[in-house]
Amino acid sequence: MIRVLIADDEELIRTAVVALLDLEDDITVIAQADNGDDAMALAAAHDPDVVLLDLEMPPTDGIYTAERILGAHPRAKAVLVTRHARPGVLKRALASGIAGFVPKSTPVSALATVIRDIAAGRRYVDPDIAATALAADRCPLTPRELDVLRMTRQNAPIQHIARTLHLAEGTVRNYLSTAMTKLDAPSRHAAADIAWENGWV
Amino acid sequence: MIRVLIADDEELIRTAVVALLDLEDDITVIAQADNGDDAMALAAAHDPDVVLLDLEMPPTDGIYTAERILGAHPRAKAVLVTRHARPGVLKRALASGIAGFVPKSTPVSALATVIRDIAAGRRYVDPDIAATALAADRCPLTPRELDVLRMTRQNAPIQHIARTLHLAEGTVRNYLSTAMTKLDAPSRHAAADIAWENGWV
DNA sequence: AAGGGCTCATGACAAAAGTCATGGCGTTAC
DNA sequence: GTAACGCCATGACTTTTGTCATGAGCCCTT
Repeated sequence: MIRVLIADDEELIRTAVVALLDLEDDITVIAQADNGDDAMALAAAHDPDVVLLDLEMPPTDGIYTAERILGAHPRAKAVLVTRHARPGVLKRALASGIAGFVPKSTPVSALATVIRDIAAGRRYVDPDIAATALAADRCPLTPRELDVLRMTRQNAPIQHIARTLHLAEGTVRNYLSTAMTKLDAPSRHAAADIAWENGWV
Repeated sequence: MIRVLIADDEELIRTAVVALLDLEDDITVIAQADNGDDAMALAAAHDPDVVLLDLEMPPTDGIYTAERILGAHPRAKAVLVTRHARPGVLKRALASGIAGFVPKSTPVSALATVIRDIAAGRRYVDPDIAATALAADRCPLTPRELDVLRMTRQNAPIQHIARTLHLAEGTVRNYLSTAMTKLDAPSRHAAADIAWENGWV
């Protein structure tokens, strides 16, 4: 029997998936959570074979949660479920030792199959996501450029970014400018959006 | 028997909900779609009692789809399912004759109950969403201010906004400025975000 | 009919964002 | 060992954004 832990902040999807997975003879959902912190605690308490995590989950995201759980329970396998498949995120996820990566556009029936594969020690990455990730150019931005884009996404004015990163305002403007050029974006906000789409920030 | 049509672009959630609703004795899912256009066509073909629509659905949103379906099938009832409950959206939805409004944080079991209520001619609005909507101040922005904020959300530069709306650039800046003041936002992007959060754009 | 209040619209001015040329510093390549 | 390269950092300059004062037109109230 494959013992599964599910964490997803949307009740509707989580309860539905739990109910359907429980119908499978060889899969049992032993615990569920609606946030990453509870998921970690429940993993410690129940020692699941497979943890199914939503990538977009407040307050800590799915990759971070997975890293923590896998660190404490090396025997467990992690599967990430995501709405938007951002290429860069897949790389970060696989680097963290995550065994499976599926989009929410997967039917539940396929999900059960994936869970069985993962439990058997195999890995599974949705073909579409894999293709996108491979086709995607790797990040052309420097660490500093990523820093300023990350803050730009929260609508921070340049003055604030400069103070936080201990830089001159001109320097911040310069990083934004080079990032905008590299990404062919007409404004820093557009550049930040592009970087996010690609999973670079 | 309550005949239900479901439209949601996320396979995972849609197939799961379909499977679970079908387990109910008095509910049957007669058709499903992953976009608004197909949903309209299927509604015409199957004449459902209740249509369950995701609010966030490309290319046309759930409210628009619901309006079209209700226009063609006045006997049908519509239920909107949403991830983020933006107050203003609820008002628009109810004005369009939508009978139910539930967040994705609803368990599937509750969803079946809501569908029965709706089919019986009652209305249902999630209490949390209703409370937020009632507490929310009504939109302080003028139509023109909404126009420029809407375009700002797509990262359009002021020049482009001005040309599209046939206004002088100074006028556009002025609308943005008043909107920023009203919403107490430090930049037009922040203002646009606030307006979106509230469902005003 | 007059006045108050609102939205729409504009241009002049101030502030922020974006561009450019430049130089230091550490790695790698020859 | 030094030349070439990429990243970090800056200040001076240009362009875009945001603010302010102002006025025309409309609808409602008085």
